[in-house]
Amino acid sequence: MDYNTADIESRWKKYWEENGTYRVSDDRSKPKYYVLDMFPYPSGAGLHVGHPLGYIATDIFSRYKRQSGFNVLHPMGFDAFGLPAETYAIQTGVHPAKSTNDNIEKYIQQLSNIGFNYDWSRSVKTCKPEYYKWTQWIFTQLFAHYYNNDAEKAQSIDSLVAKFEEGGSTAVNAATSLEEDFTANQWKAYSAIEKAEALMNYRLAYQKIGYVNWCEALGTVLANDQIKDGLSDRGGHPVEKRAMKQWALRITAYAGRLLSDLDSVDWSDSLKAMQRNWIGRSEGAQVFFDIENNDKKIEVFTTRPDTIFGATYMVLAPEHDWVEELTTDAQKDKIRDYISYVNSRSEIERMSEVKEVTGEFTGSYAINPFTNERVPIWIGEYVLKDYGTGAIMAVPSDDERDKAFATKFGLQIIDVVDKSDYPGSSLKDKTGKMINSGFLNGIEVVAAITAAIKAIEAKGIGSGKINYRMRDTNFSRQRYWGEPFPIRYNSEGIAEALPLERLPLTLPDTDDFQPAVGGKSPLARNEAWVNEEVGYTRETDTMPAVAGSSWYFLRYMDAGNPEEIASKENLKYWDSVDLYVGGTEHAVSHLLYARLWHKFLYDLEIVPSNEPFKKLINQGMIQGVIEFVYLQKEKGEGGQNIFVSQEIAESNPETEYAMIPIHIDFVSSYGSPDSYLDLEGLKKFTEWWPSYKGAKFISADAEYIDGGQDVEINLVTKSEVGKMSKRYYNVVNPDDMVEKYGADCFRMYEMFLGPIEQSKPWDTNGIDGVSKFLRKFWALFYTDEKLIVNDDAPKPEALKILHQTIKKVSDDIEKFSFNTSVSAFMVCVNELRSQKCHSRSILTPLVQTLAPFAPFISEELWSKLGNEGSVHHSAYPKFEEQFIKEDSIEYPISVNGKKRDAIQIPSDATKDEIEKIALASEVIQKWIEGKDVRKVIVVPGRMVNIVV
RNA sequence: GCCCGGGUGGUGGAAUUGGUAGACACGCAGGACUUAAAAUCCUGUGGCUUCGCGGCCGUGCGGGUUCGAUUCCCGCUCCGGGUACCA
Repeated sequence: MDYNTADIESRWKKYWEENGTYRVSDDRSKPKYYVLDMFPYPSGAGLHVGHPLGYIATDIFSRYKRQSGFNVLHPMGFDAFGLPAETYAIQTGVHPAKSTNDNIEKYIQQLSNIGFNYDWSRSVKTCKPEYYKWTQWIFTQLFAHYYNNDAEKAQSIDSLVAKFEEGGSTAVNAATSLEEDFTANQWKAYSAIEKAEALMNYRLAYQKIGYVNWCEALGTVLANDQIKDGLSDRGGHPVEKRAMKQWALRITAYAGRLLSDLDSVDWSDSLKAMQRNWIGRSEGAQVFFDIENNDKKIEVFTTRPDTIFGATYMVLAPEHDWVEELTTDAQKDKIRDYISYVNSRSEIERMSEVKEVTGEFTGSYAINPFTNERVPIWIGEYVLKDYGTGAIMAVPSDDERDKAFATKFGLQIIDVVDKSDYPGSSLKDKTGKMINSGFLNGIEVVAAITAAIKAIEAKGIGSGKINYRMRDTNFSRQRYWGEPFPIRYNSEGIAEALPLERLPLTLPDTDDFQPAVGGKSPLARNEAWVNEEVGYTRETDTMPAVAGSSWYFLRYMDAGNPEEIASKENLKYWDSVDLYVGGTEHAVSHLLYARLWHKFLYDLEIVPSNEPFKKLINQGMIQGVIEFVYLQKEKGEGGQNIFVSQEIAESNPETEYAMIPIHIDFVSSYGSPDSYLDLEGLKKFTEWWPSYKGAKFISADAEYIDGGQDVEINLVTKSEVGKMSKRYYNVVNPDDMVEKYGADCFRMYEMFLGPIEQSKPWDTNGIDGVSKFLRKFWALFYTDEKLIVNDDAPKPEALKILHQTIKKVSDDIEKFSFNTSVSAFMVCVNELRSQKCHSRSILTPLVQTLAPFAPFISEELWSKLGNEGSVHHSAYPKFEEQFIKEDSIEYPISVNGKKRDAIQIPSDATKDEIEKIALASEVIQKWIEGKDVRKVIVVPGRMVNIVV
């Protein structure tokens, strides 16, 4: 029988489907294991070979766990709401629901070709009303809760109202955006609208008017993490600041827990670092500065309260609320000019020209509480409205930016830290002794910080404070293709959440997807939908894509449940994700939101665990190779296109060239520095791109005119590593790989490429090695159509290599090191071939061991060995001890660190015995003859070193 | 600037975390089979040196600890990722 991959794959795919082989039961008698992939956004382009990398790894892992006796949940779903489908709808008129569904079908097809063991009956699509019903419900719960800082958890708004009635806003220590406190009596006197507004400052999902990142081209607002270098992450459109009323999530309430609980999860250091960085905790103090001739006090945050004696001026952000009030008549014009200058600058300009110092004096003064000196109040771009309090005390002697500012505007500088004891330390280092600082003089910086905070608290002008960089995130999008907010406004304009029985609030069907100008969602134009409920109007914004992906992993636990997110029993049994695999591009937004939602649901006692993902592995990206040819910009006679070899283009810097990406299939040894187009390649190229017919190609030693006489020519192309994308003609489709080499080969090759975590360009060149391996493996069972497996007793050498392989592979799987396990299989098969071993008792466990990696060939051979059904027994229990122990081990023997020989020592020998055998052996005697043995170092199982 | 990674043959990458560096694979070279090619199989393949046995050098660079360092420590350097007027 031949090794025919297409035949084997189609039969076994059918078998799995008919027998529900990968159906997952909620069988609570078995230990559970939850393996999760980050679900994809189903784009129209389909999968390329980079996408399945992580999926293959999790598939191997979950098959391994299942074979080892675990009840494994390994689901797949689709992140189906999002901008691309809507953009596509605007361009083509195809409803996003339709294009999304078509894409999903295509994805499922492609995924099942690779032989994944997903239980599709548990699949989720975030755009389905049955799913987003619960996304909306969680939102209503966020709306109905606030964060109690004392209890360190979310509590109901009703309980908050009770506290207000008792003691006003000061009776509660909560995460809030409330600016002015109120008493119980004031609360009671509030109108319904005033109460609603006050409560809005506490809700975990709340509305606020704030500066948002508006992208006119996309017709929506963007979160900070959707903006790169002042341009939208998607599409690269300009983004401007705009004041709008938007929904937001009070993620800052959870900042402390999101930070400290990172210690309890098994994620990579770099990923944790990215989250820590994003949360951005800094310790310091808040201090209030009196303003001359004004009752207000300017609040600042500083990490260096010790330097307060050197605070010689203050700076407010240009957008600070008090700028107008603090500006004196004499300065009015200048301040107005400055603010209009700031507003005229785009985000990109503000970010790229950070070195330029700008600012303006308001004319007002504050009082330094320690020196009692008048300090001028300035405004300046370098102070950000969104960080800290939007105002700083400037200490030009100890902060580089303050120093640059003070130097430019001639402001006073007082040295407060003597760093002479710490040569080479920078201003940022918290080192040195305090000087010119009254009671702090002579104290080291670190101690001075504590002392200063104490003094500040004693004076009643501030307190120690922890500040976070992270902001509350904007949660509104003015788009069609997202979850509608389950919110309605009553006749007074007060927002109310829809109760569960009114959910899901479904998207109206429409063919109008045009983004609105002026910040209104397309839904707002649908008046029938907006006013459907008598006496109410509906919220017309929709949620961002991150909403649906913040809790999808819970839905897999009980995907069809119409009554709850998932049943209590299932939530308890499946608990949380044991292993999560996905790319770093979600390091911040998705993973932070998912943790936030999970912690919130934990507070509500809906989920039993505090963190959603116990272990997380970031798979690297598989990149593409981009091949360029150089097209001379100046055309030849009669408009002839002229292409030149790379070395010609590079040695003629005065000539201008365009770099044309070219289909990688035409290029010989693509991806290497000396990739080239030969004559055949050039012909294919002009055929495929007819507008270059008749072009002239010039290499270092030859010229060829398309359509003319054949000449031997190698036109060197330029290779780069970059994205796999249609526009670079370098997309490698997994379907093609599966068709050509088989799914097993494709799977094993992707694993063989290198560590999962590493990014690397796709290179098909090595795939033959894996293909050969699989054929060799097959050849252990079949020669010339004949099954050659025998029932001979296994030889000890065969047992040894088998059990070494089982041990190596299972250790490697646990370590998520699949490239080395593939190698181990290769070693094993090579060894069994040279031993001519066809023993059933060796091959049976070997098939079981290979099954997670190459399920199709394993299923086929498993049944050919006479077994029923799918591979199900475990080959993974550790047999190796009983076989390997009986053997002797070859010990290398070194003298003074130099390897001299090797001898056989029984593997169960003790350290002393090893030493005796080594010293007594003849081969070693000749090296140590006549010398004193000073020391013998024995590493059991490894080596012996003799020092003479 | 700051925070994470990383630097090993022609290439992708191993090395049980201090114990024979280069497993496995690609590529390359030689050979077998073949009329020939493909496929397959065998042999070799870090560098220098030697007819050969062997010897010397070798994990980005410079030092250190150790009987022994790709691994640990100190100082550089280059590459990749993240992030930034963050007070």
